[in-house]
Amino acid sequence: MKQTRNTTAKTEILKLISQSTVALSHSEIQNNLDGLCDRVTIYRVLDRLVEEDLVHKVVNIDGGVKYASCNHKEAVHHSHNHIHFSCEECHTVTCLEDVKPSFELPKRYQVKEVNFTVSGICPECSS
Amino acid sequence: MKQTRNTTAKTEILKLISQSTVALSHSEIQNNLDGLCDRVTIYRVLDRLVEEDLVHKVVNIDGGVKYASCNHKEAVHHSHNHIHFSCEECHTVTCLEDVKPSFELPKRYQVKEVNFTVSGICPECSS
DNA sequence: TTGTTATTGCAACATTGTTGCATTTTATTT
DNA sequence: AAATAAAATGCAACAATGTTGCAATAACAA
Repeated sequence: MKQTRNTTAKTEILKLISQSTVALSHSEIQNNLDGLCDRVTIYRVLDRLVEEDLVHKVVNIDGGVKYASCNHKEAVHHSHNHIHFSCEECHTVTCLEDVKPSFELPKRYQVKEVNFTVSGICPECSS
Repeated sequence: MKQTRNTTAKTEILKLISQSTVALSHSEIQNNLDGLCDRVTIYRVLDRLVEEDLVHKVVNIDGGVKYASCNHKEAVHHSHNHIHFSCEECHTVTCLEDVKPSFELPKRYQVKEVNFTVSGICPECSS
């Protein structure tokens, strides 16, 4: 496997994502970093973080891509089989790690990844 | 409510999507139409078809947006609460209308839409 | 400290989606 | 059948998002 190195860009981006309660988009990350590194670098760092399983990629119903930290609850290789909630009001995407959907596919389908996004109004916005 | 009219563009696009066994992207539709209408028109027709509930929008794990026909099994207003399978080999997206996922959100969340995409290897490609 | 190579920055490009506006087309009304 | 209102289209221009090649830089193992 290819070596990977720790750089300020990677560290800062991972910190940002980890400290956020909601999933962040590329542009949100870029704004937060305030010129620390190039736009392209952010794309590449995000790819690496996903590759290394430190972060997961969430695709919104409108097609927007966001990134959220992985809370490794499972021991070795955690599954990303959980729900993301996307608020139509404030446009935040939240990981609901504890809600596990159940479903049953015809067995000829080999499942490798799961992406379950529910959209509507989040608790913050519905009050 | 705003009136809606039948045009060749709309008819052809809906026919394309209906006759396809897999979900189609904007560019795939554009290629198939072979210059029948403008790129922008396709976007607008697709929006209308989704609006009118004749077609549904599927967002892939890689962020790509595709469109699939709605098979109105339910009487009045069918739910789009079903699974889409995205094959990593042939990049086709298939609607598995019959597979209904079950899940339970904290009740403060108001659900309006659901998008459940599973990716892996489809039966065609795994043989 | 040095050498290898992963990582970055920059520039250029590709893809996807949106908006404004003048023109055309649909379908209703006269 | 002609007139009409507004829905739909085409075009041009723009915005956002993502990708690639390549030379320069930085991380880290020896």
